[in-house]
Amino acid sequence: MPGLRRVPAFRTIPFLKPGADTETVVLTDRQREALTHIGTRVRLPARMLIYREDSAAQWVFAVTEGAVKSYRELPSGKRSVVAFLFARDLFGLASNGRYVNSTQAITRVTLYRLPLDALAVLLKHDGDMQFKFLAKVTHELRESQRRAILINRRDAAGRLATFIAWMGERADRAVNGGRVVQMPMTRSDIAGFLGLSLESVSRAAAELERRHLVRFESRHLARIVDTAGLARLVAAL
Amino acid sequence: MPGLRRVPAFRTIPFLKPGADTETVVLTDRQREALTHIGTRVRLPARMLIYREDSAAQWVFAVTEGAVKSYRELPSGKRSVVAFLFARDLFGLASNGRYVNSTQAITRVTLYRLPLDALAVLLKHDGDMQFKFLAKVTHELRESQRRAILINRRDAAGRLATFIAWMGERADRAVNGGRVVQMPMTRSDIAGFLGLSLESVSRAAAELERRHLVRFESRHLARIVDTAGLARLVAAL
DNA sequence: CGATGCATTGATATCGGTCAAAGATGGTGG
DNA sequence: CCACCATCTTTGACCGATATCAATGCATCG
Repeated sequence: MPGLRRVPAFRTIPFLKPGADTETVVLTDRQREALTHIGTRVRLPARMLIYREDSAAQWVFAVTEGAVKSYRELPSGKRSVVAFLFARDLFGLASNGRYVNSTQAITRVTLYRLPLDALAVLLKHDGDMQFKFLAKVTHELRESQRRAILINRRDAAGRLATFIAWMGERADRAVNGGRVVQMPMTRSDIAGFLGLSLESVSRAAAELERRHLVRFESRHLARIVDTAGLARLVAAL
Repeated sequence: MPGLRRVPAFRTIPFLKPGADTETVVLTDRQREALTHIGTRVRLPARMLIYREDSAAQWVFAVTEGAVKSYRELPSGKRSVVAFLFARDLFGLASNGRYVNSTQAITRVTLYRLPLDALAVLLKHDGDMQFKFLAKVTHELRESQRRAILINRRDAAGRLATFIAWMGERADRAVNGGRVVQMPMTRSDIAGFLGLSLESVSRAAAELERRHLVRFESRHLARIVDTAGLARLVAAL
């Protein structure tokens, strides 16, 4: 059954915690199979809008490959980025049947799309799987809180350092022990995520390079030069 | 069975949404009864520490009466307030068996204390109640995201205005249609919640008074003078 | 090889943090 | 009942960090 492995496990987001708190939520084969039956694989090109804030929430998505951003448009026209989503992340948070945020593909992505109603039935039926969903959402709540704390009280360089460290943790460790960090999103996206202006992000990046903590080999590829130094900056709340 | 009504319903937190999104999660009588059996009522005086960050998580709490703050101590010695909790709110978020935040009673409080293990058993057994917990946590995740957005990009007065509006929504509407807002926490707590210094909170309060949007009748009691004007300021992201 | 979006760099103004001191408030004990 | 004390709050002065405005530089894709 080659299709089964296409249903991703739901990994919770490690954030500033190397390994210890990875808490991968792994589904049983039966559960994967059940999800395979109700879901569909979808491939989308970069920049594709996946759904818009306030539109009717029909599906929940799981990222198989690529990167997605979840954001809100503010009245001022600015975009506040709520989350970046990568392989194994779930998204499609809704309230009263409407999506809370808009989501857009950053790179070309492969998603697994689950009809909300069928999923609800499945969860009612399978208490164990529901418990895994609960664990997943609970973990994201923790992360959201933690992020809120970290973002607020920091200088720009500290925020960016934290962000890069976070991206480094998420990245495939395969490559160079996590010292090479892919950053598919734009500076503007990062700014929206960190609550800074894009100019500040740019300046912060320059500062991290000047201090020999990180090297930006290209727009979307950073290399962590001084792991300890970066960790120190991140820890210095 | 007089004891039954002492188990609170789990109300999700309305935030900037007057009524529409109240989404009160109501338990059935059977479910209340089940919770009554495993839980204990606890009364605590103001300022009592309920549990400390990183301590072993044994219980989940539901607020019956009073106000609680959930916060984290930062290495710098500052306190970042993650949430204020009032009647019908749940708290006790844990990770790997340890509490994520510290919590402290702001006023004298009455809590309902549920042993985590017994609760887990109950949830596995009662898929419907588990679903209600899932809904609750999901809602809090939304709120946390929304807060993160609002906090980041705002001037001090705008943040405080948003906070007051939020407190006004939570408050018992009984009193004066929500125009009188109880704020049991200190300025310092508010500062920690909004990511400002306590001086800035004080100045922001003065500004809101100067603009005739709010009157502070005492430290812990605000009256919304110009509802429309305040709403405008809140909406002006 | 433009052209368009994205990124960097610079100059300036503003807002909030910090330090400092004085002013309120509420609780306690004499 | 009042005086005192600890804690919380307000107000002021100053400084620094970041947003904003503006211009230039750099790629990526027709």
